Amino acid sequence: MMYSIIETLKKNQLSITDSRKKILELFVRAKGALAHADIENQSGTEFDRVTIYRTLQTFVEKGIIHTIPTADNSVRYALCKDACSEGHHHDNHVHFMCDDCGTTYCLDNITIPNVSLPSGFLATQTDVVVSGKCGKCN
Amino acid sequence: MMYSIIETLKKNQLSITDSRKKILELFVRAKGALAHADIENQSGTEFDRVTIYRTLQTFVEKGIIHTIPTADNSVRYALCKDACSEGHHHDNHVHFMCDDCGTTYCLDNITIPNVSLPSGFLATQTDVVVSGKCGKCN
DNA sequence: TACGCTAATGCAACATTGTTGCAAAATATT
DNA sequence: AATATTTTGCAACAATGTTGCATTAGCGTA
Repeated sequence: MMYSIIETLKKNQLSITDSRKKILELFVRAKGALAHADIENQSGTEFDRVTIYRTLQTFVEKGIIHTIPTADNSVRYALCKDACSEGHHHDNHVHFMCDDCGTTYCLDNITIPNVSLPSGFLATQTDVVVSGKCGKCN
Repeated sequence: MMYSIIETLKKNQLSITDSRKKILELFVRAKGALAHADIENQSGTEFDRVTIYRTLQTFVEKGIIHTIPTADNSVRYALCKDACSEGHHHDNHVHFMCDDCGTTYCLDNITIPNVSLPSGFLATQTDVVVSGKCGKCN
């Protein structure tokens, strides 16, 4: 399956800039999720810290990437599947964080089990974060 | 059911200090989870910021409170049930965060459903965070 | 292709959050 | 009550995130 960076940006009515191209490319290449710091390191001094913040924010708003709640409360981002559209994320998959190598995976094939809530409670979003050892480290 | 603050501290071999008593009391009284900022506000200028950080850290280590991973990646803490012992938390319950009032609940009665992982993956901890509207706001 | 308009970037300054070392104070031990 | 041990508060620092504004780059149009 192909992922066209330019196409993705155009589809979301974003102007094609160096930083957006480069940062989106990092996500396409990365197997796991990226933290802000990862991006800052991998892009060198090419972009300002502020630009990275704003780019990530824009991508999240447009549904290009989504944030991942982690057990250690660090912020991480990962590419959304095509099904995600602006303002409406469909990332109902399980996230896995390896205690050893720190890699965060989106387990796209594993859907979130249904959680029955007390009466009166209404769920709009369910996040499941599993931590442990991944395939490589086990 | 009674919760003795002094007893809890003694049981965990912690010396009884003003800050520990006061902060633990906040947790006992609070129905939901507390963020660092909540504690800082509710305790006024009584304690130093650093003391609060260190106290929370100590409580987590001793298994008196546990952290809650939230969808917005803010750090929150809540009291552990008696079953929690030092270094080993048994907080395998679902956490619920209300989008309206912001209250975070520990749904102690709802256990975490089993998640089947890809082969090679080994889970040590599973966190489930549901967000939506709670009983009061619905 | 050049022009002007709009949007994005970089910079500076600032706010918030969290960490560390060390002297002073409070707690525990005898 | 005296001493040993812990905990606290302060100061300084590091990391993370935000905002305003001038400059620059991308885009549509002629």
